[in-house]
Amino acid sequence: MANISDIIEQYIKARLGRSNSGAIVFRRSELAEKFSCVPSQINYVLSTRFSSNRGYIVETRRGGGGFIRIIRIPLEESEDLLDLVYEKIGDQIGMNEAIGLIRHLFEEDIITRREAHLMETVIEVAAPDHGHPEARRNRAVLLKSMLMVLLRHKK
Amino acid sequence: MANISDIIEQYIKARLGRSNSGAIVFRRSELAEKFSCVPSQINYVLSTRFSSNRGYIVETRRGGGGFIRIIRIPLEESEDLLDLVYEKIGDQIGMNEAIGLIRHLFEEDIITRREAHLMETVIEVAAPDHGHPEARRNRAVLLKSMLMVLLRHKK
DNA sequence: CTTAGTTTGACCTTTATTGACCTTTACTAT
DNA sequence: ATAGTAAAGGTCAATAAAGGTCAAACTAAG
Repeated sequence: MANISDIIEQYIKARLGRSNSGAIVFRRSELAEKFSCVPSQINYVLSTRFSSNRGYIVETRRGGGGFIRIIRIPLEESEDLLDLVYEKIGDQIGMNEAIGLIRHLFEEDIITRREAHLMETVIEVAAPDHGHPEARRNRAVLLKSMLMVLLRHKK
Repeated sequence: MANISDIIEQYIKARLGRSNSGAIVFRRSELAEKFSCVPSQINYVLSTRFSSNRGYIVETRRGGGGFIRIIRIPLEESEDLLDLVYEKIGDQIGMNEAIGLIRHLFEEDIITRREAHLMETVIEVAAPDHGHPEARRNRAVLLKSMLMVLLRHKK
């Protein structure tokens, strides 16, 4: 909410949205200055919100003329998508990762909002988080079954 | 009947009523302070009065800038439909009846084809037919949770 | 007297912020 | 070419700032 990390996240996403190329470049120190925070705060935001898991690539360069470049990688709708997602899930997956993946697919417009809600609910009801490795495996099986249906049948 | 939980419930509902977005956000600690109770009392109210069964979604975030967000899910289809379907399911349901119900909702154009496939798959994977009464009950819980989402969210 | 619902508090987990110290790269003056 | 220095960005651990959990104690209705 009123935390700086969220504000920086929004700022970066807004800039990415305005960019035609889907990429932006800036200096870490400038951004830190703009939001009156320490430079390492920027790294925190990058690692928690712009991970490759969430569909971004971050490139940086140190030294004089250094910079940070953030590139948004659109999830293309293709045959590979199912493989990609399957690989990401593997034979077990945590609650947060599962929810994160579902949200990502929704943001990329590959599944509808109702489908996303439906899947989240199913996972919470049928494979709740009890820390048991059993639950992680069940969750993976369930999620893969569901995505098999959705990614194979055109919207 | 003037217990704190009821008062907090009313307060939250009043705020939800005033909100045009149908959602409100607050800090757990602030609310607790406002009603002079321990913070965990808020969790109690949320879990007993704002469950998804009652048509709410509660999202939270811990850590700095943490918050609790409550969203009221408007009923899209008629309330009767939800009641009807709930009654039909009851505390337990067989495989064939469950599949039949799902198909019926699809034919009535209340859920999409993808949603129907998705639900069938979920039921087959998470509550397969083994003749155990346990399975019949799990299936009912799962199916009701799923329909709660779909019958409450606009297509 | 029993049961369901409520209230409390001790302890836990997650997320964010900050700062000291480290590494890499570019530029400049020998 | 090269050493030195300035100008970036990177890492990591300590601390702060939330919210979550769970069980014990309490209360009210039957």
